[in-house]
Amino acid sequence: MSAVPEKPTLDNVESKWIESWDQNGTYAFDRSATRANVFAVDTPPPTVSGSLHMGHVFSYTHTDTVARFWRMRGKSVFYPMGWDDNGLPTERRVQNYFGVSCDPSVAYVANFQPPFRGDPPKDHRAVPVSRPNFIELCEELTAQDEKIFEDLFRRLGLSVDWSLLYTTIEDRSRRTSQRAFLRNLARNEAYTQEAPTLWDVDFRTAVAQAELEDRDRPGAYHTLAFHKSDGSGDILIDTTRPELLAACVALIAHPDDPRYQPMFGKMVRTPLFNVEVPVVAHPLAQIDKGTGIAMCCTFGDLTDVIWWRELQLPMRPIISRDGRIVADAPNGLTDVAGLAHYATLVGKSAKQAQTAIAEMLTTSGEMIGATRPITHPVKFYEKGDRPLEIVTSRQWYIRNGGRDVALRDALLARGAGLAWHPDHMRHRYSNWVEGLNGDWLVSRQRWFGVPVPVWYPLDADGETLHDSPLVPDESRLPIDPSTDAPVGYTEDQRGKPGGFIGDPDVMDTWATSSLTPQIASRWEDDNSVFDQVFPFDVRPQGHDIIRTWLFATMVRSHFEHNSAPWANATLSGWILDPDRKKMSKSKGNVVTPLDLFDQYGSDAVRYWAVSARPGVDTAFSEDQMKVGRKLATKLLNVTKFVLGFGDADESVAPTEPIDIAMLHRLAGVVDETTAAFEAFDYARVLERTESFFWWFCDDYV
RNA sequence: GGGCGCGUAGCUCAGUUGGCAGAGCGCUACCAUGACAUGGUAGAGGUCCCGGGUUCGAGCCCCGUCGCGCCCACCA
Repeated sequence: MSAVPEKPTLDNVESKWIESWDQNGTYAFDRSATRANVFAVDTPPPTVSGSLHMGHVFSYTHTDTVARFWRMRGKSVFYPMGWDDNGLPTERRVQNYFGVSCDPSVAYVANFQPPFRGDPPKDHRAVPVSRPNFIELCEELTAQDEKIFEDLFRRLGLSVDWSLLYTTIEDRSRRTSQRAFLRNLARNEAYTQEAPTLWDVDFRTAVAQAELEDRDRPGAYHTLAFHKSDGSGDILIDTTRPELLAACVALIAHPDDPRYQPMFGKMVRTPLFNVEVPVVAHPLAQIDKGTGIAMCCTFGDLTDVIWWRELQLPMRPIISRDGRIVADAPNGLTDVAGLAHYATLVGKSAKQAQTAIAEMLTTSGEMIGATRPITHPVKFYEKGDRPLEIVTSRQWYIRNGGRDVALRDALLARGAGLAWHPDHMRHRYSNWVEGLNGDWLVSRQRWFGVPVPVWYPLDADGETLHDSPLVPDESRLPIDPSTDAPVGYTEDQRGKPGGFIGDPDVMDTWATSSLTPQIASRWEDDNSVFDQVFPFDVRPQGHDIIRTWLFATMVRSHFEHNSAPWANATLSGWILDPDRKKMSKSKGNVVTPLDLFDQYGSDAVRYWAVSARPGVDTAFSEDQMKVGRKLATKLLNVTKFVLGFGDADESVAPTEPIDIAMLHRLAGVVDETTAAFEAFDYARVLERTESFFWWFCDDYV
């Protein structure tokens, strides 16, 4: 029994096994297995924009225990890893790390050296670099980060087949992403449209409904006097955004509101700008809010968009894509004094413009009384710092049921057909799908992402023909329309009348990560793998991204394969700090996983992770890790003691009642834990096994 | 406003067709040489949030209240 250590110790056990697993291909996926004998995991690719934290350690351990279980059951386990390195988080990290910013108008510099590698001083002004240089820096930094990620996950002991590793920016992922998009386009599941969309003025990109969050912000009601055109007096409206006054296109009240019914169809003049706008009725106006009549601007909020569309109001945008008041006064503003007022606002941010216009309104006597401070929810991009504006722009959309009841019902049925663990998470999905108010906006005005793979012809006048995009053959993918030319054109026709231009946008990160099953399984690149694993057995992920990642993956699979992408979804909980608050970097209470591995050992950290029931938010507890370490030591010691009796004669059936009783009890534990693992309840498995182990040590041994 | 989860020992939590209230940590006392002191033995500690109902019997099922948390909607 050379396996019995002389002095039981946990020292070096991790490095020894990491090396052994790697050399022996212990976790290599068996390419000869049939689908029936495969267990496939759609592993979440962590975002490469910083570091892995305890939340990753926690949830990835859960999945690993399930993967190991199925491997023990004889399945060939398809357990890939991926790095989600395309997209905004990486861009932001690259800007902060190297002290640069992307400027597509700058020329490429070979062998460019960034001003800093880590921690630029606070007063450093970002150096503008070309898009290709910026992407090189993205690739350099993500490669560094990914090495650190891989080391950490290996140290944690994940039984991943590292030969299946993918990144979401690599050629194969871009090819998969573009292929899926082109097929959506060919089937009319993707379309382009010029429309008002929510817009982040700092990132200067459109954002999707799924990426919004509300934040409570201080605001103030300003009461403004509009003047009836027939000279019979004023109408007072309350607004929190007086800076949009020049963008006002109508006043709107509820059709049943007797106070304003006499005014419907009549005209009023705006304060300061003296622009004539109609008073109209619409049921979305709330009788009990403010003065009961609202000003509709293009655009202050999503209700304005609805009013503008349904009441066919004119467009008078005054907010530019960088969030400042545009230079050109809107249509209809012709009054000399009004133009003078407008000129003082040009170039100001929304906030500055609000202050300025409030002063002007006070001076003109058209603001009634003092402002009344309120706190109200304002829409933000979840990664953004300033409120979203609404600007009109051309964007790409993928249908998701937000504007189509039949499709929505089909996607609801897909969700209902999934096995959710824990089961109540299914409500998050149906709740979200039922509340969709538009299609999925997938284009982003950014750089480090998968390009929208189309070009547009230019007519004889150089106008872009958006409705007849030129698409590449799938065999050419991946392409970059900003450097590749469409078939039938040459590069020197780019931007010329009668020539072509490339679509300038990239796709949202989710538009690529929604294809992780297809990427990991080499869909269309090697369909023998795809056929072996699809639909996958399980998608493990956080419950906070049901509306994004899970739903988007469902949409793509529904369209492409007429199938759900997996049979099960497991949703992990959050790690809470001991004060029951969600752990966050800003609170400075994040513990690094490596420190804990060093202090307690990977197994002890895994023990803590597995003690939490599926889907339950769990307190971070070093005490549990101490317990785990003691348990591991005890396991070694009892093993040494038992094996010290020498080899058992396996041909002899046990006859002692105490042995038979122990084996009987063990068989019961095996049955129960098998059932628990089949239901993804690793925590029950641990509890039952540990409980048996203590009984085994205390009473049997 | 709509949806979901949670509330059990000081702490973190189990409690699986309703059947003697549990574990770990912490606390108290004792135990020192042959698997294990990273351990062992013993012990204290409970209004199972509250109110009502069903039942022979409720931590568990039903109705309601309160508290905590999350998701969505609400932006004049």
